[in-house]
Amino acid sequence: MKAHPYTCGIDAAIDVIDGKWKVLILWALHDRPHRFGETRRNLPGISEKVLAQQLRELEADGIVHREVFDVIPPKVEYSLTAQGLALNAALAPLAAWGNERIARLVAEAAATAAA
Amino acid sequence: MKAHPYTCGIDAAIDVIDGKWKVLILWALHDRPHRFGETRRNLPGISEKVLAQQLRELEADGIVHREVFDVIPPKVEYSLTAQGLALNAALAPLAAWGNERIARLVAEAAATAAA
DNA sequence: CGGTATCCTAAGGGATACTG
DNA sequence: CAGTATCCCTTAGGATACCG
Repeated sequence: MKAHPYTCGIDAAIDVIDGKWKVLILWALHDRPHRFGETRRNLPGISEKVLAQQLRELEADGIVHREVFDVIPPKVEYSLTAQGLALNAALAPLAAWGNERIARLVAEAAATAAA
Repeated sequence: MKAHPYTCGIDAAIDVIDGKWKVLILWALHDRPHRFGETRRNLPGISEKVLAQQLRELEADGIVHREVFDVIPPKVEYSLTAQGLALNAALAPLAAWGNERIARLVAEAAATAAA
């Protein structure tokens, strides 16, 4: 998190979702709590170090809730806070725009291949 | 731009707005065409190199239109394409979320100061 | 005015190994 | 299982200087 004084809302939002995997983590957690290893498996390519790092940052920013169960073997669950859910919802239009873009790119590629 | 196969729409969208200044550039251009130097002045802290770079990328991604006027002294205008305008609109909810977040942070800081 | 061309560094992440 | 601890490397972006 930056030292605060943001120039605008977008700045503040980007600051929170800045990190290669953060929005994917948000999406991975959006429906129910998930355990660490479970989440890791849902994000092919991410390392343990980085997942832990990004989860801590999201937690510090109030986006993710971390719940530790004192059992053996260890169990930790991550879930979205109300703010996290709201953030996820705010990302929906952007996702929709991205999907349209993908469709456009695919269509263009098909047109090029046909030519 | 990545090699395409995106995992989801968010990925594709982030790919486009990835770059420290891109959303700010989008915002700076949203109402009317702007010239290079004008835009630079509207983005305190950005260097000429980086502004040019990010503008080229946005242009390659079909977000920004670049129009060169063959006059002396040189004149170039940058504006948003239809896609760029749509992208900007898609960012609105995220900006709103960010503004709420800023308000929350400010309120918390005030509460802390009062204590 | 509207850019390139260089050079450089800070830091975000990847790979791997180890631990309570 | 759920993490730390290291080490390393790429790369985005800043500073500066020059060009058509």
